Amino acid sequence: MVSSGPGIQKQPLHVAISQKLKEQIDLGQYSVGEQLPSEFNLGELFGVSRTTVRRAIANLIKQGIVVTQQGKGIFVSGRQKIRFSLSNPLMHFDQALQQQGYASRVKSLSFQQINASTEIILKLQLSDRTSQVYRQEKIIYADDTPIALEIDCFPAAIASPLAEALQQGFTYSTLSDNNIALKSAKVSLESFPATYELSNHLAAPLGLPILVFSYIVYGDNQQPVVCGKTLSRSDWTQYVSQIETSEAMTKKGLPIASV
Amino acid sequence: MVSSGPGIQKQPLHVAISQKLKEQIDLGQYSVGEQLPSEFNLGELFGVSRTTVRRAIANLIKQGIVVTQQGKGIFVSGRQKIRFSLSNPLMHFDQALQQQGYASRVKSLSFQQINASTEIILKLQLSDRTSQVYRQEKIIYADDTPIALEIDCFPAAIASPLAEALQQGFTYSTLSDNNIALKSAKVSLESFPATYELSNHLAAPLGLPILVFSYIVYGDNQQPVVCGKTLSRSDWTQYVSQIETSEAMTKKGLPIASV
DNA sequence: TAGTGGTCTAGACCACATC
DNA sequence: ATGTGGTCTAGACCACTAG
Repeated sequence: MVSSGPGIQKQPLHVAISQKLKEQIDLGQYSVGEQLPSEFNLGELFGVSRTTVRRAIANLIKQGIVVTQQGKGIFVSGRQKIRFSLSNPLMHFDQALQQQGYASRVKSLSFQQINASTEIILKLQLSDRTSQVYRQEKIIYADDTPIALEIDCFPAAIASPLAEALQQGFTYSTLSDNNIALKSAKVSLESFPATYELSNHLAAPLGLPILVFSYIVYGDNQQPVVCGKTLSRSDWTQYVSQIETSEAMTKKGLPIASV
Repeated sequence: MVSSGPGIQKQPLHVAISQKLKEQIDLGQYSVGEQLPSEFNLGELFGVSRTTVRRAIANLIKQGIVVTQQGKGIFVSGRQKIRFSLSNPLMHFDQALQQQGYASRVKSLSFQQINASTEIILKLQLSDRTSQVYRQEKIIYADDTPIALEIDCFPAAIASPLAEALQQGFTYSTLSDNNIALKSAKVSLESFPATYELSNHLAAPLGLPILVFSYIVYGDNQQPVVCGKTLSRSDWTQYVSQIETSEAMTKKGLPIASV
């Protein structure tokens, strides 16, 4: 049997079991890659039902501590987060992955010309007459593991001549390599739980926190060249930045724009 | 009874029910603040067990679409995210909240002098002899709703004379107001599912995606004045930034430091 | 075929809110 | 006292993996 222990604040059984298992893993009683007892056996070990064991395991999965494989078992997952920079230079995912020792590649899910929504028209500053844009969805891999889904929209003038390259490579690098300047960007970072569809794309559990990096990137003359977002597994990714404050601004504050 | 529908990819029942409920809410069949049928009644409506209804509701809760209150019911939750800027000026939470129409305040959970861990010594660049630091935990409220937990560590020389003010006000504003310059910062953003303890502090469901804003802030002469992190509810908060790329840097890339 | 995780059910008991 | 959500149980059936 398992209890929440003396002096500890009252907490659900499945939380106590999560912590117990986490401790055992941290102490090395189960090492990286090793298989844990089956859900049924864990239930016997802790004296709880399989349902409760499953809730405990779900907690650990969402923390990235273990992974499950249907038909095989539960395994300890050792992993470090991949860091992406928000400072200069603008987010080159492939560079960041390479620097940190991962093989990187993309798989294009779709690439097609569509009618721009009003939101896209606004973001890309399109005139109404040229409201055709290219929309792309692709998966970003690090060492054969899908870590992010990227969704981009390009003005037709940008994407049309680069259709081939954009489907095979990373967005920013492809644009840079084809002499399209990336001067500035408005970006935002937020998080939401993985939907069912996204959890399939990223081989992630439903509800896993997903980091959303949204951006509008501007080229010469403040002209938007791409807008979109990168949805990445929060257990694999982290964004870092260096901030310099200018004296004048710190006093009065600035309006905060949306992206 | 409920089915996943024709032509739709096979998906669990509770996901289908989540979507069904979300559609009904989006269509206005349940408006903001309105109470949904009870779990038991929803089970009858959809022809599924209460357990399955609960999983469906859990999905909606983590998306911030509904909130539950024990003993009362399930309610539709309309809400917009609060935006915080990563650009200049350095993240003044209180300014951002005020600008966006929220009443802001903090509640100090703890404020005490402790021995710095090696990690803190490194981050605050302390000499071994002066390894005493002040550690503070406080909750940040927007309109009486707890939206973030902030954990800070200060060098003793900084925090000692400001003990009172730091416990009552926002960190950055308190430092600024007391003539401590904030020149630059190394920051990172990541996300993880709410632990049980954190879910209590923030009145959030277990596993809700939490945004983690970590920082080391430097004053004059690159001297660290505070390090810590702000753990905020992802359904309430969003970070935005403006990036300017310098031509020289975009070509070669820069090493990516951790924080 | 046997063992594993994935989904779902029916029902119990509890804590909390309301009348 | 009643109705609500929160937790837990015992057991069923399925899909996947492996020998």
